[in-house]
Amino acid sequence: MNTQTEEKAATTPPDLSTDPDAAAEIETTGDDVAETPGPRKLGRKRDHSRDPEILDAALDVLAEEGYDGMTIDMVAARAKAGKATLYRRWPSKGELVVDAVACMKRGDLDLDNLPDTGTLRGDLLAMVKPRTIVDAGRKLQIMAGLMSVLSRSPELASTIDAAIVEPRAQVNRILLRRAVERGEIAETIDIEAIALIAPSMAAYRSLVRQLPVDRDFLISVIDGIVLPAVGLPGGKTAEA
Amino acid sequence: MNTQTEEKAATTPPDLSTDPDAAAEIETTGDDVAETPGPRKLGRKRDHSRDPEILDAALDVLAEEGYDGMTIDMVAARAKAGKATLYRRWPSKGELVVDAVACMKRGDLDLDNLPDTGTLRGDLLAMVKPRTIVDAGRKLQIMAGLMSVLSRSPELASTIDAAIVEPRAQVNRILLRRAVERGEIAETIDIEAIALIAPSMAAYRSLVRQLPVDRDFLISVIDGIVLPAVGLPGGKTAEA
DNA sequence: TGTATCCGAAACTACTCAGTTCCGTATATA
DNA sequence: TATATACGGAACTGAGTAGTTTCGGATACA
Repeated sequence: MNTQTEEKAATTPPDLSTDPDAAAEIETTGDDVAETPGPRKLGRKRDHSRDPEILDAALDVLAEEGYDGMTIDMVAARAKAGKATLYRRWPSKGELVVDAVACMKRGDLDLDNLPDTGTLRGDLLAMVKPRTIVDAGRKLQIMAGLMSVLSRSPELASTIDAAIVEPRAQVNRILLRRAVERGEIAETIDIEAIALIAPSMAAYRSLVRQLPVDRDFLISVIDGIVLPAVGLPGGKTAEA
Repeated sequence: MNTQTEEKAATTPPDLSTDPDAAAEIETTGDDVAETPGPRKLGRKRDHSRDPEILDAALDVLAEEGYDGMTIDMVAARAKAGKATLYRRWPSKGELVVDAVACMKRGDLDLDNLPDTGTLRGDLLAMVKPRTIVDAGRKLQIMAGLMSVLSRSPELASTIDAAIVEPRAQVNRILLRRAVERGEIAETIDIEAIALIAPSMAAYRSLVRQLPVDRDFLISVIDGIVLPAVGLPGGKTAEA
């Protein structure tokens, strides 16, 4: 999906699930951007192992400067690469950003290895780890920088949804579904809505109010809102 | 943000609390931007009644294009004013935007005239009016366009907080406090956190997920999350 | 009615940045 | 070792925009 040609990217959003390394083996072609299926293969090959470094540099700049504030020169400088090298691999700034966001998906949150403590509260609290919090913070910063572009780029919007929004909601959905299955909470609750409480409140706190999303905040959301909303007592029961 | 009168903005954040109309009475001076206390008063006076039109045009462009996408020419064209006129009144794009956001505060949500139906649910539902929803939608659009600038401009950040974030939270705080006073909900609940549920979820839905914040959504948040979180049943009680 | 000032429109300046081209060097294939 | 190509670096092009200046015309005060 990296080095995506305009039309392909627009018409086949699922392609963004592939990672850059995959294309490396297939497209050993020439110097131009993912074109010319002709079988030439002489000379030095492009070092695709550097793609992740460049994409990560792009994410850093994106988080610090926002989409409009980010320049290709900044990304090149941070990646210690030449500007021309970036344009050999991605046809435009927009496609570089889409690729960078898409490749951010993997890295945290493996859905197959979620905590299973036996209680919903235990599971939710187990997700409040320093590493998870830091990762989420960076994602929120990146999202803030892309916010004003979202409405102008449906492709980027869906990429962000798949890379940032959906994974986190998915975790909560799974934990809630388990709680329903073990009879801990009523099966009439709106899992979809409940799963979005914590992501929503964290995003609002970070993006809009510019306040830190720390462990205490997340725990107070779990105990003060999420658990009461599904009919369970929080850490401190609040009965009159 | 670029162009943000580096020194002034950095050193005197409180100044942003003033609005242009206030300056109108005081500064009937000359042709330059709020300078020269000298007592000249000959010739045509500046028509400050047009300031709100210009600021409103700025907000429209801001909502549609975002801060970086907004140009002074766009604002001037929409306000049917000359570019020079804008620069006669505001020294820079940044200050124009700060002023526009600050002047958005008044217009909806008069805290002295809130619904009082006797129940928390009744009060909250009474706030879900088409007019309120539309106003909030525009504010969210504007916020999205300013998001990437927030971290670079503390002045703008606090202006947005005062104009958009705080008023809405304040309404919810008042309604919740009333419910506590009449004994409808426990006084141990975290009013501050509960008051932010609906704004947070609306912002997330609109800004991040690009979905409409309509009446049905707001009601489902009230009945499915806010009321259960304070220990009250929603419209449909969800007991196992 | 004269005049100082404002107005909208448009031309102009200075600058930034996306994207391109060129260069000398490094490196993988034949 | 010869060749074709990628590389980092830097100069270049072209478009767009913040902010300024200039202009003829409108307007409020004296």
